[in-house]
Amino acid sequence: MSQSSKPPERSTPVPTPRSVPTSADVARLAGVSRATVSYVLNNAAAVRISEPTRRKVRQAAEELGYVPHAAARSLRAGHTRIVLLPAPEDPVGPRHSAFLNELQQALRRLDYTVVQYGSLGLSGGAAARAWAELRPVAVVCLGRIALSAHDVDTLKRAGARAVITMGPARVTGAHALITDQAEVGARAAAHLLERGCRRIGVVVPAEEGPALFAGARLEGARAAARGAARPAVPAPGPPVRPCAGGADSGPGVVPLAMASTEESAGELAGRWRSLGLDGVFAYDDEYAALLMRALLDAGLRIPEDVAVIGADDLLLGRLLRPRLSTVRIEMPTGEQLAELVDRAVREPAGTADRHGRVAATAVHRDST
Amino acid sequence: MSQSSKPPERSTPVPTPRSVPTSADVARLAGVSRATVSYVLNNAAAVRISEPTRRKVRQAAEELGYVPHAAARSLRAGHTRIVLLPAPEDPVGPRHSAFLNELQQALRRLDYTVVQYGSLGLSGGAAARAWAELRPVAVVCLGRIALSAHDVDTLKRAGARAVITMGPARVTGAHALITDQAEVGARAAAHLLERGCRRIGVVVPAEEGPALFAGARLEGARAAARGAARPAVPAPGPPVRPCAGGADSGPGVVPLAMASTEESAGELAGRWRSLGLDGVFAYDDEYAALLMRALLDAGLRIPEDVAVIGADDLLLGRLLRPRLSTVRIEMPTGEQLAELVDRAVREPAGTADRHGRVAATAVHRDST
DNA sequence: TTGAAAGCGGTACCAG
DNA sequence: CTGGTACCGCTTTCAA
Repeated sequence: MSQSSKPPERSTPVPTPRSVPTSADVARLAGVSRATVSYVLNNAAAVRISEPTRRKVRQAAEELGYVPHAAARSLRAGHTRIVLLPAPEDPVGPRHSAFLNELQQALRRLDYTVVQYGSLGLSGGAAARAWAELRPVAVVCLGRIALSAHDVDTLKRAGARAVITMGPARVTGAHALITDQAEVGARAAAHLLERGCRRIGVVVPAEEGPALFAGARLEGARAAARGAARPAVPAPGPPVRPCAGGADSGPGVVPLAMASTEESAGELAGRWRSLGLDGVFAYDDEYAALLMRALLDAGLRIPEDVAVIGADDLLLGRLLRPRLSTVRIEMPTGEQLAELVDRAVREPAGTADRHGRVAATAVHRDST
Repeated sequence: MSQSSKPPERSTPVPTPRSVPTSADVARLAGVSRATVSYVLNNAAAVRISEPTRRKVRQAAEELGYVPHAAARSLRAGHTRIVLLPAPEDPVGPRHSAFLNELQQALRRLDYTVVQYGSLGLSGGAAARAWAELRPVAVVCLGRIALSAHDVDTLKRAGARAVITMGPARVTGAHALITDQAEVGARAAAHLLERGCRRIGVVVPAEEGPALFAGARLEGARAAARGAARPAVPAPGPPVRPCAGGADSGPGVVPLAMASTEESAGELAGRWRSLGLDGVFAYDDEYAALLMRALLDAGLRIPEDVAVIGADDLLLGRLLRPRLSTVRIEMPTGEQLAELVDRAVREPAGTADRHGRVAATAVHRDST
């Protein structure tokens, strides 16, 4: 069925075992039962098999190129060791990708099967159902996909013993690692304010990918600016009019749309002087690099005329001149997260609905 | 077997459906047989089910949060729609990661289940066996993992109808997309030679990750330099002594070890004048950026004193001043590759052992 | 229109 | 020490 253009009658002793070999084939070739094959190949401790038999079985398996069928095995076992890692959707930075690799290695050492399952263009619900079909023992949801409490429930009902999210918000039923994007914005704004800026621009990417983070980062910056206006008081009295642009009292924050292209950056830089800004938080280091380049080309001095800060501490930032200030997110190491997963799997009750917070800190270089 | 510490006698109608619901549970709740459930949930065309029954089944499934068990399904079906995509191991560039996403999307549209299966620290053989356990219908092997002919055979025996590799070499039995890293080196060297360089350095990353490509890129540069020495003649007469460094005849190529850090780049730049080089191919844009930065800081002029070229055409290169010349690899689009996969799956005989070649071209900017 | 039952590949009990 | 066998959850004939 799969070989079509073949000499029809070649009496080949070995090289034509079409269709995938099963443990029954191995058993037949070795002259034993399927049970024995299973025992031998899994080094079953509870049963003792004679050395000659083992040898026969091993050799038969080798000869047939036998590989066990993961689906059958896990069906029988009633559970898998699959840790599902929804694959990142948009270009992630090198830091993030190094982190993913660490995590994978660490999970593998703990004998989990790491499966990155792409779910681009699926809504949370559809994604959760698709994931649940694989019956993963744990799901680590890093990316943009926002899981609802119901989605978490779907996964748990399908046997997932741990659901861990890493994102801006808590999710009911899951263990949330909160990467507070608002704090990133707040740190950036605070840093600019400390260095004397009064009117701050915040770049909001035009691309859809970064959108989720962008809103939170902007809000964080706004909150920091408001906080600086009325220092340290947790907003008593009438609620502040929710950020009309901030041209009135205290330091102002103005959002700036920009795409991740030289053209867009150039356009923004072209009308910079009319904006009257003395500092800018450029969403991340890549946008910051683009914008800084364009501002320099437009004849502005950095940081004298305008201070620029990015985020995510990419290598890029250190290669530019002036060196780019940034906000670094203190991600847990892959090992730490792997250990968390393992603990959650062993003791699901202990970790559900808990949450931790990952810190962000401003790194001062030359651009601010 | 899976619930142990439970109150033994709580007569709960709905809210305690511990252990994952199966199609039998749905059937029971809906008051029909498992067969009917299967028909309804799969919209079986060959059989007509009454509308009331469909409704009952759907509702029961919904109520229980039923999700079919992928393993059981594919076990029964005898095949999967899994396309295995060995996950990249080391930080890949944004271009590469955008390509991966495209590929995933396109495959999903063709109704494949994309699974990235990390295999860090596994040898080719072990990796192939691990992959084979999942019985993928196709394997697309992009990364560093070198598959042997035997590994390909293992996968095919396990039912893979297509194995596609993308790397520096052909692999017997697989459809190879040859990204000729040697050509990248050759293009870079040729570009430098055209622009008048006579003694060319080639950066060889100290890191383990890029090692596989680095060797080929270096060799390509050497070949180009040799070609320039004896123009266009395909080496008649006695075989040339295989590259002793090339201080004697024609343009020379000297390998330069360097790590991906500012320190290492600085160290290399520090002893630059003693090397007597007038051009350098810096492995890729990132290394090139580091080195160029260090060279500028050491007081050298680019491109007057030394021409610098990178590879992979990262955004980074356009943000630096001078703008970085580079070698761009013309990757197929994700859509194209997905289509290739699909074709190979439908018609395995047609594509095995074929191969294509992806091109590389030098992009001239300001640094050369 | 629906139900009963076989069987996909492996594992693990129990009997010999 | 080894073989027979009953499942795991799902699809798909074949009968009713």
